[in-house]
Amino acid sequence: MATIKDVALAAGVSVATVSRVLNNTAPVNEQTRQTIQKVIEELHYQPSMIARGMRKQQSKVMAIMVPSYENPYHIKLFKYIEDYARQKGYRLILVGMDEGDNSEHESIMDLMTRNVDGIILCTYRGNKYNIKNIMQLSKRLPIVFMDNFEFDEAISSVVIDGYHGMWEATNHLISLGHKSIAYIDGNSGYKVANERRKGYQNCLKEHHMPLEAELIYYADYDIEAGYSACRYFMEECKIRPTAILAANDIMAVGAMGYLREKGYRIPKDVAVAGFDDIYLSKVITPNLTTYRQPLNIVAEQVVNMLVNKINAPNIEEKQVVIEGKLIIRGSTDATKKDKMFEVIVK
Amino acid sequence: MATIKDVALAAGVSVATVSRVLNNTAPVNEQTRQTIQKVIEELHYQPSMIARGMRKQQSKVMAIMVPSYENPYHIKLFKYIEDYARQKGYRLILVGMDEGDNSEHESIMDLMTRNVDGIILCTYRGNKYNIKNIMQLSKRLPIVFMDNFEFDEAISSVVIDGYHGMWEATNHLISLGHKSIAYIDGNSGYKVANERRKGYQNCLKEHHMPLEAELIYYADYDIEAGYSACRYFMEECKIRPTAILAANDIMAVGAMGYLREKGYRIPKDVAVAGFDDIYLSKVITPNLTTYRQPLNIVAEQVVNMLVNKINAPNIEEKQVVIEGKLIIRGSTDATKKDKMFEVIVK
DNA sequence: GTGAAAGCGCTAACAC
DNA sequence: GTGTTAGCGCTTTCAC
Repeated sequence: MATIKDVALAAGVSVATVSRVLNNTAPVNEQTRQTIQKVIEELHYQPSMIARGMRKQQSKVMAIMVPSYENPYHIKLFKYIEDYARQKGYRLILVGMDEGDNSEHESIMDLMTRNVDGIILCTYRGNKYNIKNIMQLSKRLPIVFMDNFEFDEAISSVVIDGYHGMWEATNHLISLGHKSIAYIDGNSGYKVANERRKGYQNCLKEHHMPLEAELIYYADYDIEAGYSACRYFMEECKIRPTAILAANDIMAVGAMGYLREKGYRIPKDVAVAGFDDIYLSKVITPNLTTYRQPLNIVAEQVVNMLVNKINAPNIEEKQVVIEGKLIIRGSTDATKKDKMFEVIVK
Repeated sequence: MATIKDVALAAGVSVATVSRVLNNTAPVNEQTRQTIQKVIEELHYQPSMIARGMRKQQSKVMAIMVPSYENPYHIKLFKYIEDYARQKGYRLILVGMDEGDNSEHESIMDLMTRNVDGIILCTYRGNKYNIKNIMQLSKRLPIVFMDNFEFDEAISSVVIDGYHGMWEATNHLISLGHKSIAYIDGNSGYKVANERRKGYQNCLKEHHMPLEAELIYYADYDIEAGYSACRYFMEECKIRPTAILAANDIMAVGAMGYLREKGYRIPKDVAVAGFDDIYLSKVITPNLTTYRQPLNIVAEQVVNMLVNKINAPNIEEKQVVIEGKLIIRGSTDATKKDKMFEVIVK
């Protein structure tokens, strides 16, 4: 790789001048500018981001930390955020947290040694001890949370309106005549999980329906957990539900897997709904009713928030709530036909 | 962040000595070593990988470039490779290529400015012009290919034994009595695609069955392409196939989506099989027959190959072929019941 | 066994 | 409008 020195030498100028045309940081004689440009092209010179980052103490890289790579939702989110971040001049790197117990803390430290400018921490699920550590780190490294832990202090974050989503889904199931609706919750203790559950519970209350503790199962957000939750409802639970609502799509998919294996018909015997609208919801049979998030807006908000925090470390921390939309499909409403693509290419 | 200077100062030694204990690069007095260690702990000092990389001209980072984030296969592969790379002391970054036409070339240039030590280029699908460029780059930056383009020259790569996989799958379908088996091919012109197709074709030949050109549809490896291919077979094709074999799982899933929408029963009316064994194959109904790849071995081979190339740039280029295993499920064999998990947690 | 100093590629004062 | 130089945080000669 050619360096700025090579360019300077070949163009017969100093490195400073080359740097100036590179960064447009001071006026340069049009003649010399052109010579330099030409040399740059000829040498295929590309400034080293590493050296630049070292000098400027910033890398123009941000990281997004997700709980696992298993959930397509996080991958899709990554894609959206990556796209938008690139528009803002940032590269994005993806970091999974599904290994050790303390791994997110280590990962953050590692990212710091690599000079990332900021971090998007997605549905953080660590323990209280770790969160203290992370809050501490966030004083030095800008962090924006997505679907965050319940913090004592205000913290920059964007969350999906889980209350609204689950209220809508529950209301939909009630309007279909369901009397006993089970709920596959996420891990308790998290604000996101709580908000979603509250949407479900309050909707029941508003319709004067009983809240059965038995009909809530605390699971761990993955397919297998959804499967187990569903087995619990259908095999161990006293009240047999006719509808199951899950705190995310892949748990709903797990639940549907159980139901199919045991020969239950969906939605006739049991209706199922999820949350996220991952592409899987249009791949399974029947297609899954779910709450769709406007990921383009989410991405924009998250990235802007982080960029602002990078540029003004003491900026006020605020939380943004984004509303989605209930998408009704065959897993709750038998009149809806499966449809893999909205528009069929002729 | 504390720097090496801070440590040296606090420990009353020179930065050189600190560096020595950091890297074990020369004997250091046990006494001073301990003092330095203690200071490091107290200051929570972490050496800057950026500065280190700049000095040593290597980053201990490698990148994996995948055609898109849509295919769960690539994400799973990423996870395996990331794990193994970490064991070898490397960080991995994920780069998607699904944007511009020339984007892979630009991405590689970008990665070079970030000092990545090597690249894993996965199922590269660019045109001949770009491949020339990339081969050129590979002289300066170690690249290992996965499921590669058909090169004129030898090149380090690991490929899955597509010939074997498709031969097995075809043989399986024939043994079930299918007389007309359609094939959803990948883009032609790629060695991987060709090998897989040959497996299918030669198996037919060996069973003295006709090769119908009409029953091969060239598609683009994504769900939608599988859907379209299937529509072509069922609506436009003169010979109506009773089985469809797809060059990867998500095209098979797309095909199944079409069949379900139109009311065909799988496998009774049409049997379907894929290639990859992504988790989706156990989520759809019926579960998909597919060719499973030993991703742990693949990851090990790819990473080792790249590490070797990084350490010895002029090492001999070689190709490794890895064999997988046909997994028979309900999409071809009606006697197999859907089963989301092999082992149910009690 | 240890320190001083050069240098990796770049940017940003500061001088002219 | 341009050049010289210091320095970002580290490793590595080369002295001592």
